[in-house]
Amino acid sequence: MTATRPSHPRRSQAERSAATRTRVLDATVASLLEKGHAATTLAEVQQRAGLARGTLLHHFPTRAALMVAVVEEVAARRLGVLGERAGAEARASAHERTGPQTGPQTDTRTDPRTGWDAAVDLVQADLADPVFLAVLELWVAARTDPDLRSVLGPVERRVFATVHATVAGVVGDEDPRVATLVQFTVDLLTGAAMTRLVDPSGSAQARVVERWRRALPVLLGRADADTWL
Amino acid sequence: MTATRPSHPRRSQAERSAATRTRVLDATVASLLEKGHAATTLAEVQQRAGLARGTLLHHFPTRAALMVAVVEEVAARRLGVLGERAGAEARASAHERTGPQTGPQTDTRTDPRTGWDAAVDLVQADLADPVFLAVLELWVAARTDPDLRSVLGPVERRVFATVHATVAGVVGDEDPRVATLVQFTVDLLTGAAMTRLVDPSGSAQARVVERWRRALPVLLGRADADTWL
DNA sequence: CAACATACCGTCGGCCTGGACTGTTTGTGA
DNA sequence: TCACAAACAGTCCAGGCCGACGGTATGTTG
Repeated sequence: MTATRPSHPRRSQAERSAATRTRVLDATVASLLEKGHAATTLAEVQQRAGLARGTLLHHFPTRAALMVAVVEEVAARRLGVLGERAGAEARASAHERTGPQTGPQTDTRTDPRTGWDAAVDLVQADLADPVFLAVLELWVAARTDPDLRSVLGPVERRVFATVHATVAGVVGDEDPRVATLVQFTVDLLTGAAMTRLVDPSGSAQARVVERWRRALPVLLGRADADTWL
Repeated sequence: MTATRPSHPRRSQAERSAATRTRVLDATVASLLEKGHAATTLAEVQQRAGLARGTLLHHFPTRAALMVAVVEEVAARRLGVLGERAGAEARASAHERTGPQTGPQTDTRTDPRTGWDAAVDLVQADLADPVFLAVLELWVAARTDPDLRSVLGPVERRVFATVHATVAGVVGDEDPRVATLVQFTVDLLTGAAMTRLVDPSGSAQARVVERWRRALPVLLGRADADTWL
């Protein structure tokens, strides 16, 4: 049988289906970013994905189903990227500074580079990613949309838990203060990220993050309260 | 002429106009809270305000104009309440604890009550107010709505500046670390407030705020890093 | 090869939205 | 007292949205 003819790369149904599915989800996230949740209509998504209307509703029978799928997809991506970055960080710290791969802005002259620096980078990288804005759209929409709400609650709780566990793994969790400090860091950077909605330049945001990075050792008792500013 | 007949409390045009205007704005904020920005239609607002359709469009010729007015109105209210609370706090601290008026949850047994406790209360009261959720709707909507964006940017910058100045006034601004710590507090509590979108109970939120309250003295050098948790 | 299942496509109707329009009542100035 | 302005009210229309439906092409199974 001429099943696997290389000249004609006829994909199987499963492959085709998965491909268009991801195309739809990518298009939806992009629309969420550019147009927001309310303006992310089926027509908009269909046009971006380059599909026909019926195709869209074949994969996702309703708009709500599409949004639910986006929530799960985005959460999975975020956690995947997070784990990837954490793994890279773990390998880098295992090699104990073989080379300045990540290269933060300024050479940290006092301390080589604590696990907390990596932790802050980890959280900040997640929140600075444009996809966070898409997540924000979904959060706010979920507040008044029961369908979204019912699925977004559990998903985001899992995300939070995984983020905490991952970050705690980077800094080491023997200290009882770690959990609270991770929470501080996540909340503080989240709040700072909100500033981007009002001030898109993000200059104030960067300054706050940098100062928080220097304040953390004080709360751990590794630095004096007079030195962090 | 029967102009000022007390039995018929006929309000002047200016009074009537102002009254319906605030009714419309109140109804819009309420709808923003319950239904969100996208579902806050003219019909919804009209129905809540108990007015005819034409009346609404007489005061606010377009939906965008209505939202702009809401942005300014809500900002003014927030700042008004903030100043009021700050004034009450200043008077209370001037009387130097004549009575436990505000009465926070637990008796702060170590320290009587620092200015920072009041500052945290001030920020937290603002963010815990339901109207913050309405503001959040407008923030997120403004990200993809140029009309809203152009007016919300300057307004919120003014709000930020006023909040910082007010809070700094409560704690005293001789210490150079005050500005940064106020920023930390605002951002941290803002991020914690975001958690309510996912976990409406807000239990985690309260815990974080309480711990931040105890962490602040450490960053000011007034407490040891081992004592705050 | 035949029959079926599934991916893909285009069109239609019902619904709701925002804004324009005309008409009515009430206050104010000449 | 009269004339004008402004608050208030009801109706209409174009446009966009979602979801249902019937139809076609492609892959899979017996």
